[in-house]
Order: sequence, then structure tokens, then C-alpha cells
Amino acid sequence: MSQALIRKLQNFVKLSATDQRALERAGSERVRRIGPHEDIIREGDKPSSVMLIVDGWACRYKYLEDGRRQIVGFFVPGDICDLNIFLLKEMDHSIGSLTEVLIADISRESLETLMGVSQRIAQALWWDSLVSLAIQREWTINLGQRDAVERMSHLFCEMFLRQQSAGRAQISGCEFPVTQAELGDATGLSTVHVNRTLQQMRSAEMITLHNKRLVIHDLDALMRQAMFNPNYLHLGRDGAHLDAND
Amino acid sequence: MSQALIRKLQNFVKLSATDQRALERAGSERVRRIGPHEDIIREGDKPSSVMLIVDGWACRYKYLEDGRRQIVGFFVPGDICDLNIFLLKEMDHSIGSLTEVLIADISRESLETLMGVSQRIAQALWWDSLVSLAIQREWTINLGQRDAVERMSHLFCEMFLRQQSAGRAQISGCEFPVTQAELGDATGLSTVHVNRTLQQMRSAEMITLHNKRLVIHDLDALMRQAMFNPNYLHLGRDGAHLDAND
DNA sequence: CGCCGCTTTGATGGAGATCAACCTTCGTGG
DNA sequence: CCACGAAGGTTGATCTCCATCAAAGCGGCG
Repeated sequence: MSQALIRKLQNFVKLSATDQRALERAGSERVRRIGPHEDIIREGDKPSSVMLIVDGWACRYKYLEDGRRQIVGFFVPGDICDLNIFLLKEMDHSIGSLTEVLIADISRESLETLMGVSQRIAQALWWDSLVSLAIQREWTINLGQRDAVERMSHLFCEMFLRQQSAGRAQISGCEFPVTQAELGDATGLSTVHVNRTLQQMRSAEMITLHNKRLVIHDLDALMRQAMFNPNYLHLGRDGAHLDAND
Repeated sequence: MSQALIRKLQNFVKLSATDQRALERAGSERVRRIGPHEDIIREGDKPSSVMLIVDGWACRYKYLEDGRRQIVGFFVPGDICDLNIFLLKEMDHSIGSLTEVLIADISRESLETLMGVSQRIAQALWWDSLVSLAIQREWTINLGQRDAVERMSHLFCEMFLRQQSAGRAQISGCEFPVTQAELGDATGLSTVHVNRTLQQMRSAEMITLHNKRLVIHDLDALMRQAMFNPNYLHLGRDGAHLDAND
């Protein structure tokens, strides 16, 4: 169930069989199914559990008063929403599904058990939340400094590597079940311009986005184009000194 | 020394005298002075302690390969850089001073002590890190959806309220020791356009920015202009049920 | 006094928004 | 099995906000 999460965390530290079982258990306690394009939790709601995306894509977003919408992040399988979220009285943004989604709710208690039992798991989860923060910073940079082609290239690199780090990509590419309108909300571009940018990237033979699949023809070129530096994903086994040895 | 931090945390939960003393102690162990416009820690460096800004302003930023720079956040007195930062092998961005800055380094050990001794402090610090995350999301929204006037208005509202929540603002305004070039790096606008936008806001009698001071003539109007919703700062005493009663 | 960092001004150009159609695909039900 | 409708993708024309370039003012400090 939470294979993607486990795979991802192992980019930080090697987990023991016991650790993995504990994660499996926490991630399969209460699983619910959400249809595509539904709200999972809304701005103003009280968050009551930590959510783990088991399958499907979702996104965080927020509307401005006048109806403009910004998607501030994507969730892919293995992603967790904020660890300490139940400290807050209400959500300041919404989370909605893009595809059909499977969500595991992890109660405050089982999270505390999980992190109390294994120091290694606790640290891996903290690492994951630091990476999420770094991703958010990178989105800020993306919107602040890059032009349309660079922005989309950067987003594609990120989503590809993130899925790859969770064991969910192929050499050629990965899933990408996002409409052009949603891509616009995520990149701060109009739908029309997203369309034109995609055409440009396609004719430059960088990528193809079709049928909810992203095919990357030349990852190195794409990364150069985007000035993509993967350092912020911290995939370098930073916790190796804590590795389990069974 | 860490009055600003204490004041800020009390927007979440009322701290006991003991809590406050513990924070004071942790925040005055090792304090260092940094000159204006120096790097405090650089991309690639290994973070070794959690830093608390005791006085002055600093910012997080990152350069793209081609020299463009994005400031992704400001630090004001009472702000803490990421709590678990020592889990990472290297910084993915830099932190630099804007003014002269006093920094308290909090070692991993004293942080653990601090959070171990008082559940209330631990939760307050986690709350603070959730707020930082929300701020980062809001910057993403700001750059993605707002135009120049709205962006700058939003930034002014945020920095005013953040300083106010730490007891560091007056009714009329607050410190704002940021050059127009730096404002440009933070808002994703050119220096020239920042200048013109400021003039426009000044002649609309919204704000004046002069001598490193921000004067807000009509906060409500400014907030409306920016479509500023303060919910993301979570200043509503979300942890009131944990209040100390001495 | 003179210099350096910061702010201000004017002129020009371009990336991307907006508006308004039209096309394509695919699922649904008659 | 085809018709229809809705959602998503594509196109062209026009406009605007903001970047860029270049130069000139300003003010505080050595």
C-alpha cells in the first residue's frame, strides 16, 4: 500500500524490515477513495489527520477573492501532507484530486506511535517534510524568475524525478494526468499560452505530453533548458549514517 | 534576547514563565553579529545549527545558473530557520543578511532539550514551522497570480503583520530595510518597475517607503488592494487549549 | 568635495494575457 | 451504433504589462 512512500524515504535512509512493516500498517489503517476532480479538504476545514497519497494525483490550491486560482503543489503517490497539520485550527488552502485518488488517513495517535517507535522513521518523515518545503521554495523561484518554457520544463523535471524517486517512472517518462488549464494554474500562465508552449517544446523534440503521459526525449537537455538543479530534492541519502542493517 | 520569538509564539499558545526562561536561555547561548549584506550560510554548506534571528533582517535566496536571483523569503526578528535542518547534508539555497543581524545559533542538543522539556514549546515551534510553510505557499501564489501593485501590497501586508505579531510594529507602520533592487528580487519584478509601482502606490496614498521605514496610510485599503487574507499566518491562538496558567 | 549606492526618468520592445472561435475526443444514452 | 454534448485542446488577432537599456538625479559618508 505505501510502497511509494517507503521507496521515497529510502532515498534518505535505509529502513529496516520492521520499519517498513510499521509504515505499511499505518498506511493501510483507513484508506478512502476519492473521485477525480473532487475536493479532499477545503480552505477553512479543520484538518484531523495526516493524509498519505497511496494512488493517483492531487494538488494543493488556493483561490484569490476574484476567482484566480493558483496551484501551489502536486501530490503524487507516496506524498504526505504536512506532518503536524493537526496543530492548526483550520486549513488556509484546499487540496483537491486530479485523478481518482486513494488516500490513507493517519491519525495523530498512529503517527505518534510510528515516530515514537523508530527514530529512523521519525527522521525520515522529517526529512520528507524538509524536502516538501524546499520544493515549495523552488516553485516560488520558478514563478518569479523563469519564462514559460523554462517554467514548464522545470515542472516536468521535478515531477519526473519525484515519481522516479518513489519507483513510479519509466526511463522514457512518467504519468502526468494534468490538463492544460491545470498546468496553467500551476505555472501562472494562461491556458492558451500553456498550449503554445507545449507545442514549442514538442517541436523542439524535448517532450511530448499526451494521454496523461509525459514522454521525455532528452532529460539532460530538458534539465539544462530549465536550469534544473536537483539538489533541492535531497536524494543523496543524507541519512545514510542511520541506515538499518538488516 | 528572544523576546520577539516569545511574543510570536504566544500567538499560538500562552507560554509559562518557565517556558519563556528556557527559550531565553536557548536563544542566548551563542549569539553572533553579521554585517549588512553578508552571506550567513551558502548553498552547498552543511547546516550545523538552527538559527534564530534576534535582530535585523535577512533573506533566503537562490541564484539560477545565469545569474538571476530570487529571494524566497525574508527573516525578521523572532524568525527561525528550518527546525530539522541538520538532517540535510547541504543547503539548497543561501541565507544572507540585509541589515546588520544578530543571530543565535541553537545547537541540535539544546533544541532537543528545549523541545523535550516542554511539550508546549515543542508544539509552538512546530506551529511556527507550519506557518513558515504557509508563508512560502503564499509567496508562490503571489508570484503566480498577482500583478505588480498587488504583489507589493501583499508583501507589505505580510511583513507588517509578521512584525506586529512579534511586537515589532507601530500603528503607523514598521521597519522595512530593503532596497528596491532587493524588492525586485523578492517580487520577481525589475528594479525599474518596482520603483514605478512604489510611486503609484505612494500617489494613491496607500503607503510610503522611505528611510528603511514602511508607513501604511490605510491598512484595510492595502489589504483589499492585495486581496490579502491573513488566515495563512494562523494568528488565532490555535493552541489556546494548551495555554499555561501561571 | 566628490564618489558610490540607490532611486528616478524616458524610450522602446516583447512575452504573455485576453477574447472569441473552432476543432477533437470520448463517454453516454437513445 | 450513431448522435450529441461536454471537456479538453488548438488557432488567430489584438492589447497590455512589464522588461530592458541608458542616462541622469540624489543623498549620505569618508
